[in-house]
Amino acid sequence: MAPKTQYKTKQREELVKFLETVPGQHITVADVCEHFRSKGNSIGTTTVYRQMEKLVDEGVLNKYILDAQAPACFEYIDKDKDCHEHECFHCKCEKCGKLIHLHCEELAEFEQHIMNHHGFSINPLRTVFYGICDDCKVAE
Amino acid sequence: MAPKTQYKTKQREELVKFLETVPGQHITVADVCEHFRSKGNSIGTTTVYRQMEKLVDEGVLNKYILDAQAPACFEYIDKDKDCHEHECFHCKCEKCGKLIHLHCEELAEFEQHIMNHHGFSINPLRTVFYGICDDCKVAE
DNA sequence: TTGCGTGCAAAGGTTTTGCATGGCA
DNA sequence: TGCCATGCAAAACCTTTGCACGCAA
Repeated sequence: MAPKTQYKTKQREELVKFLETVPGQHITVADVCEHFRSKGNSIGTTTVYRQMEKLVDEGVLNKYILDAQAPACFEYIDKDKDCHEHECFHCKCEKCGKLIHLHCEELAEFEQHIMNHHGFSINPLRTVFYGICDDCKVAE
Repeated sequence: MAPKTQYKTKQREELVKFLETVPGQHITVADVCEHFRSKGNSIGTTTVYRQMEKLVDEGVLNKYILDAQAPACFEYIDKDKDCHEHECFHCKCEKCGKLIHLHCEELAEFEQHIMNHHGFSINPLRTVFYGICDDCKVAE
């Protein structure tokens, strides 16, 4: 059961502060732990898992599952820069890791269609379209 | 190292025969094992993992990795069906975890739009739409 | 006979959970 | 004071690997 209020703890503050310094980069839980350990300012692994999960729910982070047996990747989304308007979908290139932001009419229509015909309301914060970008396609 | 020749074993035959009876459905390794166990005709879990992986390489199965700690989903591709696009998209409910798979015209159009106007070819195997399903929405 | 396939047991690694302690409001 | 958060240890989980044996070609 999700708690009603979110406490502002030292660990959470430190974690968010660090994540803000690496927008658009892939970060694993192990990376985060290592970062704080090397600074002599350790945060428990469990805490990192739990806070990162919350941040995903809040739309602050995206979570990428790239492979079954590999650690999950998280990515900080800088909303002030990119997507402060309203709804913004993201495309993530599986090759080069580039993140593309989409703002367009058709996306809103698509979202409506899924809503009306399939009874499902998409969460743009969490949803990421994986695939291959033009640059990488050409490079092949 | 991949072997040069593919042997036709009893286990592989049984496995493929079963998969052919559930085209377009989501099947996990555990599902497969349970099926054969209930028939008193067990196949080793390791063998199922290894054969399924081969079938993915051969293009007989699709493999979907939906969540970090959840088992991978496999899906038999019915080549006899005339739909040229075998792969389907998925919606995953963030509340109840239900998985919906979508086969529909609008999705193909949407995919085309992303391709033509945004230069990005989506990989349906890895892409999951997160959101809230009707049942959970009503329950709120 | 050669080499691939099988399946048990064990390992591997990530993520989750139990529980007592500590901190925020 | 009442929750919520933390973090250690341990569990849970899916998946892979080692190895001896069996079976297809």
